[in-house]
Amino acid sequence: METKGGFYITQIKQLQGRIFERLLIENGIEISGGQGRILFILWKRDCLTVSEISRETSLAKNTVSIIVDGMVKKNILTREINPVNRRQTIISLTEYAKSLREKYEMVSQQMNALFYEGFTPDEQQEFEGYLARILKTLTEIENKEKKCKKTQ
Amino acid sequence: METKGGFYITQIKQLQGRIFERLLIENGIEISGGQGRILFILWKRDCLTVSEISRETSLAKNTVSIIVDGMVKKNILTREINPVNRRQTIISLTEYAKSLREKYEMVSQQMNALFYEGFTPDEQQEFEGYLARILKTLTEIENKEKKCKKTQ
DNA sequence: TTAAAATAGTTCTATATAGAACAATTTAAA
DNA sequence: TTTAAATTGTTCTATATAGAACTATTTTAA
Repeated sequence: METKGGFYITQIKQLQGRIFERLLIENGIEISGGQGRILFILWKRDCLTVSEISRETSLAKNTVSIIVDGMVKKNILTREINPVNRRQTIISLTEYAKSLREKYEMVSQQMNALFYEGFTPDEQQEFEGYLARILKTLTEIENKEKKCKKTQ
Repeated sequence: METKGGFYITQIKQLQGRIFERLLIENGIEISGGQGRILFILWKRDCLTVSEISRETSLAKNTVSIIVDGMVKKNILTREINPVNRRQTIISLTEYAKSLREKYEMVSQQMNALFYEGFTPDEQQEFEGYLARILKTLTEIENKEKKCKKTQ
């Protein structure tokens, strides 16, 4: 069977990212895609380590580190060493970041409406169920690979 | 309703990309994700313009231009001006690129198997149907935006 | 209790990605 | 036919992204 799920996913990610960023700018929010993903996680639960953010966003650890850099410079996040475990860096939201949340979520909803145009709620739910399954599979594969690497 | 299709898509794209690249390297194929997407299109139909590749991959035109640059340097593609319409650049596969196809597609199949682990053929088909619908919607949105911009 | 292993982050390097501005060419309109 | 508009690519700049190698800590084991 000729399938192209991966190709579709990449294309959708591309388009979606560009459209969402324009929508954000139109609404006066200067937050890029990568930054938005980190905020999305931190708005749910503040004060996470770099590794936790990496896990939740599926971004590589060093990528998170770099994006956080930029966000600290823009006064969106703060960085501090965890005194209890000094290997860890705790990333927290600034007041400014907290103030962005409501507006950002409104734009997210707009984006969502575009994304799921023509979908019934049931279809949406089913589709997201599939996505969640794939995400789980791929996450497990990557974790397994990491373990193998260590054993070598 | 709280949905997060876009977030899932981005995460899956990330993971999938990393896993696929490792798989390619393990199989001795030195082709990156972005390069693979352009090859995927050109293997189906050779000798396309930059704009056509941009349309088929959903990559921005300038992104295609840059990635093609790298691939020309690596003797994967050739670039030549279309004598009939000298604004256009025709991108073609080299013999080397053609020789990579079979192996690349084998790895793609492996990746596919991982991606769809636990999916029945019907589920796969349904899922890809959803993806195709979303891709269509987003493509239309972006094209509309481009038109609006011109009118301004 | 000290040496080895594991964990957490960062830096370095390279590619991917896109917006804005631009140059070259072709097409449409006056 | 000559000028304005549209099309096609590229360059410039900035951010996103990840692998590899590294430093600093903490944990484990001998």
